[in-house]
Amino acid sequence: MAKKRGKKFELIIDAAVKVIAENGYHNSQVSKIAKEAGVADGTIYLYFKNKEDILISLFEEKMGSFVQKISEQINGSMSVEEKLFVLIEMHLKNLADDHYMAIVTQLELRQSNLALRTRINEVLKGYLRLIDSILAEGAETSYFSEDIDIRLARQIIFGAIDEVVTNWVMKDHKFDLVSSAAPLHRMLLNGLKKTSAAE
Amino acid sequence: MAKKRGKKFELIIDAAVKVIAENGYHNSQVSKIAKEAGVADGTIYLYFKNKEDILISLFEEKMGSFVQKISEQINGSMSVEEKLFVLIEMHLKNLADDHYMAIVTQLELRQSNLALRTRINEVLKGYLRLIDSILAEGAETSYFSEDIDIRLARQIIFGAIDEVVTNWVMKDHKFDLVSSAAPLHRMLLNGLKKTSAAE
Amino acid sequence: MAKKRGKKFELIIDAAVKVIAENGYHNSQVSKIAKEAGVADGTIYLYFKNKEDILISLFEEKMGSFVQKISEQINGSMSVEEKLFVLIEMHLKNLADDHYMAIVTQLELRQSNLALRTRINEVLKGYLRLIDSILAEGAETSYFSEDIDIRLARQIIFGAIDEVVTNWVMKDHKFDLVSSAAPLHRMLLNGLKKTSAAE
Amino acid sequence: MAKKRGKKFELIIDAAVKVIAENGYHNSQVSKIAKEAGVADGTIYLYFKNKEDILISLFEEKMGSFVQKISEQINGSMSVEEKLFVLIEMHLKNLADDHYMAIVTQLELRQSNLALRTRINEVLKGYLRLIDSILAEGAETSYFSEDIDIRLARQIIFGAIDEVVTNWVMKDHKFDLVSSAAPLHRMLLNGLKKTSAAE
DNA sequence: TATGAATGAGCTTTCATTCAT
DNA sequence: GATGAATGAAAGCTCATTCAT
Repeated sequence: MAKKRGKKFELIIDAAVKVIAENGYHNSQVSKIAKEAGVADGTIYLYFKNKEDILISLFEEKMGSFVQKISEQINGSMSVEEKLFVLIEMHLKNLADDHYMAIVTQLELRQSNLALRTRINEVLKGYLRLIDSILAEGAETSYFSEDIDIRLARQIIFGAIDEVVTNWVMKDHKFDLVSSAAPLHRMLLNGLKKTSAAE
Repeated sequence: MAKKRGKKFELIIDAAVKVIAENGYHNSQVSKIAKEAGVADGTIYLYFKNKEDILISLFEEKMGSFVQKISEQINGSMSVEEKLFVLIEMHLKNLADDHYMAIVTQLELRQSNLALRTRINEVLKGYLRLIDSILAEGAETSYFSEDIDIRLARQIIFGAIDEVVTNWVMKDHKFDLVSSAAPLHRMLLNGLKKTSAAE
Repeated sequence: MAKKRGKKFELIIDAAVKVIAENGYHNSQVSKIAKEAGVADGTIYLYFKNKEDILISLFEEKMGSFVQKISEQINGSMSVEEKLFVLIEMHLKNLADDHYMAIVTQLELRQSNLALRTRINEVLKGYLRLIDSILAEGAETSYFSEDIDIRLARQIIFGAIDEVVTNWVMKDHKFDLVSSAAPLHRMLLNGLKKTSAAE
Repeated sequence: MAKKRGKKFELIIDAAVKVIAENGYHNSQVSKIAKEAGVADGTIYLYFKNKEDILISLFEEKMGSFVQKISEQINGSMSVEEKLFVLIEMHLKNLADDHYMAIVTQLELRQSNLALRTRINEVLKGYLRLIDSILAEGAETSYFSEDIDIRLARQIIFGAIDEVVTNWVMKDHKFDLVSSAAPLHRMLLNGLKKTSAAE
């Protein structure tokens, strides 16, 4: 079962994103997703093991291309500073471009149980490693201090970006998300404190 | 209804924290909470409007004292830098001291629907305003640059701390949470970048 | 228990009529009746065995005075025809004068279970016997044909009046109920058919 | 939903009549009806919107055929007198032939709330209009006096028949119901009073 | 007498999943 | 592969009644 990659596989994934974004996770019945996808309820189970598997697959599918897109944009010849900027900007841009997906990742996906969230974290790891690699390069090249705690720094970066996106979603996408990339980047790199030797 | 502040009110709140932390929100039936609290199922409804109201009340109750505790620790004569440190350390310490509550706030409370999350944010506002006031003081006293975006800075601070706590919870409280206060504080203030005029 | 005839006994009965008429039988909780009566929930059980007993008592109380009132109006010197008219008119008048009670007897009291309805019928018997006595007198005095089936005749009379009242209640007491007494009386006595020797 | 007219639809309706007649409306749980019908609880909800809808559908289903049967029996060439007799006799016969249904219509269906009873009245209208048409014909042909109050006359006829049936049901179907048709017919047409010019 | 906090049994409805066609 | 009718377990909430004060 779960013979992936049919045309219907994509159809169901996209239907799930739309239905969950519009109705909320707990009001997104399998039958509703099936109807939106234009397939029978039973058909869902030819492509997915169970309802939870739709969520996982959805996240894997979308997050996979997300990480790939960012990786492609980060050119080896860029400075660490530039790389971090591209990562932040792409992160914001990707979600700003897909309101449905933003709602799903920032709000609805977090309503799942611990088991599911553990699997989601598994998917996230690829992205977090990308951040780690930038941080490691910065440490090696002494752009960051050598004794930087990479795990903590990554949590700060990810937590900060994530919080900004969640606020944007909670505020109904009212403000322009991508324009936060620059100040976010600056504050993460230089901190909140005014530096004597100005930037 | 919701005749708050009985002895049973506290009893039920505490039982709910324990049951939800151990079983997850969606596997915490009202009857399970009632049993843990040592009251009848129906008694729950003398103190809470419905199941969701237990969650809200639980958060208001615990978060209220949380904000108060931190406020009390932040002495007017402290520097902005010190105030921020106290806030971060207290935030971490409060949750490190109550593993059950940490699980509930970082994981289970986020499984609620939009309506509930909106109310939770309402409760959070008190805490966010506390952060804002520190940031404003820093901007006024030129400890931070005057044109700092307070909203964004607050999101970075809160997002970073929150992410650190969530990681700690997801890792089963394996590492010492409070010891992250200092590096977290340093990085938020000074940023990731090595400063020429070393710290 | 059920130590009748306290001041509170009446208070509770009257509250029950009002609450049931306004909220419907199935939405008339004991606590609601208690509140309307201005007593504690538990007090109800000092005067009534259980909720059903309130209903029975209510009906006995009101129906008792109902039968008595009509009996008093029916003077021994009246003709059978006059007696029947008084009975019909009083029946209609009594209910027309107490909209709450009309709703309760015509609609809400019938929502009770078989056991309760059997007891209600017991109370009704006094009234039905009154009809029977008029019919018997009519048969004896040859005002009615001697072989009249009294049981059937009584059912027709009661059924007809009852249906008229129920229609009036269902139509929100829109038309004047008492003015139906005369045609009702005429049709019951003379039938629907036009008589050759006109009346 | 409410995808009527399946084989199961009939199955559930019939089970409901039996279960409600035997246990009373308020002791007829959906699960009990499902079990009697030999279907799963959930299946009920594929054919009926909710429990109340079973009652409505049950009445519409049975009452629909009831009105139709009587209409078919009433031949255009019959006299008004004959038509009324057929109506009364069929009314009694239909219920005498189905004790379960008689219990449900005379007792249990009346335990419903105002909203439900209003819908039941809607279904009843077809039957009441049939009575009205007979009365109107009688008035036109001067069989009845021209100034007869049709609404009132209809209430008398329906109320009388209904009361007779209810008494029969309350007395556990002890006596023969259909044999009441003739005297009922006679008394409704000629009234209770002995007519000088005998019939 | 009177109170009212506490009890806990009881029931409708939803919805993920299955499986005969 | 595709369907969708059928399943049945599961749980939040109400409310008549009790009883310690």
